[in-house]
Amino acid sequence: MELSNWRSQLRKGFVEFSLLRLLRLHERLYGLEILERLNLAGIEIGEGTLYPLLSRLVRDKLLLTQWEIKQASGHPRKYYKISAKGGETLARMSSEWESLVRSIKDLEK
Amino acid sequence: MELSNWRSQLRKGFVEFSLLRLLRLHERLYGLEILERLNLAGIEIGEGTLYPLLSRLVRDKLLLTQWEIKQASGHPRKYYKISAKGGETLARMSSEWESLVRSIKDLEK
DNA sequence: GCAAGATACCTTGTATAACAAGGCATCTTC
DNA sequence: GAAGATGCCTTGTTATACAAGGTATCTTGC
Repeated sequence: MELSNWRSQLRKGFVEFSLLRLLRLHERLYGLEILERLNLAGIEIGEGTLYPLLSRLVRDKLLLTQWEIKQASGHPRKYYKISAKGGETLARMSSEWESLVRSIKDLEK
Repeated sequence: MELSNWRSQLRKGFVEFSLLRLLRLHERLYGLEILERLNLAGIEIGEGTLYPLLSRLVRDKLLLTQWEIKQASGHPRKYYKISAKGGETLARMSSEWESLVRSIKDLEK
């Protein structure tokens, strides 16, 4: 379906926004945990989308990371946390987002 | 500002969606008229964004066109109109859009 | 102790839309 | 007939979503 391409385009930027919002709501989360929570909210992305995004956000200092090598059980995990700068960016994104949602309604005028 | 890049990404797909919605609300519109109406709704795009988008939508048969060579006054205009296929696509896009808006709220659960 | 599977993170390559900048054609005004 | 307004279009760049595939660590069963 052609719509799948449009869908993928629509999600550019949106996925980043969602991720920041999610991390604002939690003290810290690790990769696959983030994936699961986004999927639960209906934002179905894969690891190939998530990890490059996380890396970029860390590079841009919107997120902070922390390795947890010695798990009680299981593979080591890399935890992510939103930074102060990330919080500010998120606030600006939120207002842009609200603006888009409003625009869709304003078309009808 | 770094946000401007994010903003441009966020708008991918969104601009297309807005344009189809706008054309569903009007019998027919020409290029610069579309531009003006989108801008009024707060969707600020330029011609370099609009015309390639219009061409693509025509190519994909979501829009129909009609040249109006002999204006009462002024430059000839190319009018755009949403097709039946465009209407169906828009309906599916609308439900995807609602889903995204809902997802943002569902993150808080 | 070691093979199989689960968990977790990461990289590479591709496709595509938004955008800036610039160009061209037609019509009006003076 | 020059200047400006109106209108449409093209080219080149950049950045992100995504699929597919890869690597490392830990647990379980035998």
